Amino acid sequence: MHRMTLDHPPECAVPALRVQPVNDAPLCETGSLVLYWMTAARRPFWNFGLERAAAWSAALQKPLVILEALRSGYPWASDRLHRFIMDGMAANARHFKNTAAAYYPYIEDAPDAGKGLLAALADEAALVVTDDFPAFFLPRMLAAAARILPVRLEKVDGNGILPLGAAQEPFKTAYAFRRFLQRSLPSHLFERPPVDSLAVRELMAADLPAAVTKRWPPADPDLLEGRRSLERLPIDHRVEPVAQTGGWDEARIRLDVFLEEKLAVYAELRNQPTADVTSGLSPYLHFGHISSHEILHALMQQEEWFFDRLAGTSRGGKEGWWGMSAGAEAFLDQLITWRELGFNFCATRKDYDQYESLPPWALKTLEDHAMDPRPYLYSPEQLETAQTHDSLWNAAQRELVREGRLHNYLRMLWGKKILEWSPTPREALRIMVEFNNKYALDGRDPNSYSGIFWILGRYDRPWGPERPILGKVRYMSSANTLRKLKVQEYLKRHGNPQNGEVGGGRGEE
DNA sequence: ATCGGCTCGCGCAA
DNA sequence: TGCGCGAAGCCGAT
Repeated sequence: MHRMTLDHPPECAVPALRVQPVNDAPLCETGSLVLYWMTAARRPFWNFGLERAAAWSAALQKPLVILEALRSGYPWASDRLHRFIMDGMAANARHFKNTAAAYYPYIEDAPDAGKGLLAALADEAALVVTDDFPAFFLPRMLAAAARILPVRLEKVDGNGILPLGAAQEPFKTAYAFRRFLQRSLPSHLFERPPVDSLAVRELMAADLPAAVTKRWPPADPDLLEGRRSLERLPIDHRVEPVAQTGGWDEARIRLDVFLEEKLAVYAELRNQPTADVTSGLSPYLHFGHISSHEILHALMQQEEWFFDRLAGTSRGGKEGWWGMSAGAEAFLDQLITWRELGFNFCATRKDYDQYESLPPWALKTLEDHAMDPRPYLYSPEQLETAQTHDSLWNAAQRELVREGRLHNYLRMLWGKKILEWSPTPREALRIMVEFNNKYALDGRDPNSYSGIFWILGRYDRPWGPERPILGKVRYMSSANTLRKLKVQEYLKRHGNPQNGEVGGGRGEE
């Protein structure tokens, strides 16, 4: 018989540093299944959480059930976000159908209708494995689950290449984090999840518990596949779906296209807003439709990279550490340094979304300029509907509202202007968070907060000369951006025909 | 076109 | 104790 006092299942590829028990409840010997509650890593491949659950399933000889639920009551729930997540669920359903595991997609179709589902499944389970994600409502949801579940609940960190547990403190600059990575990352570089955790083991065939599915019916495939409209769901229907499709399969296509067609010119052209050489993977990373491990692995293969290419000495520099092409190094600085810097902050600071989390110099200088007159003041409605005097800013806002994304470089300018045009820095922060989380597919992510708080000084340094409103916080101007970037095509694409804002290179200041 | 100054905090060499 | 340096800046001088 199997020993139920095990802390870790045998034959499991998940490093101990990535696993944490969330409650004190024991394994339940009489449980009839192992439950993987998929919340952040919504994918069948390269998934540490799934690996852990599958290892338990094999060790305990109990079938594996995968619950992927989508609530309707979370902040900013909309057709846009639901559609993208459900695309991913449809792709997962198609994949898991051919495996021993039982996939349980659930869409909450009325407020709080899903309440009790997790607990009901956990009642049948020997233990529950779930994903660790350090931002948005997920930490709170997990803490609530920990209080009510009668069996062992484990969270598994499959977020990045560096385990969240590897650093206990936040970093003040990307430079400092890069130095840390260059010391610490080599030992984690090859601690990868299996590509397919279900295919590498013999698992018992699983069925969904009928009593549970009777009360909480699995999602209608027509709804997941987009053949049925979302109009009856209690979510915001005014934020419409975008043209792109979510899911691990779509993510993989984008990765292939990026590596094949864009990487070579990425370093040179990524700041040009219409060059279209970025990966576009950020929403897929956000919802866990693709793993950084898969991306890094593909990049290593493409670059024919070996471990001994790593530079032994590097002092936090952006280039030259990996020993890859310029495009690959620039991309890895985004994927690993910047992305994981944000995860580190959220994981180590509970107040990651609070104004007070800004560095002291930024708080002070913004306070010093709190009473400065604001030459331009716009209401949230004027900003949301892109009704400002600045046509470049309006174009960026329209791209966000219509397409659910905001170009990397322009999003900095976008935020700096919101700071200038708002009555207080706190109000500017509120507006940025609201618009970003409401409209951006990749919003509500640790990196959303990195990007937004960077506007206000996080990870940055003071810059002279001291200016009105921003004080010593780095200033950016639309006029200079117009000079530096080729924005003609961008303005044409996102201009407002009714204002004659088409093809014009105007943008005041 | 390029350069320095603006300004703070930190790691590291001395 | 001093020095170098930092997500993409800005501006004026040369």
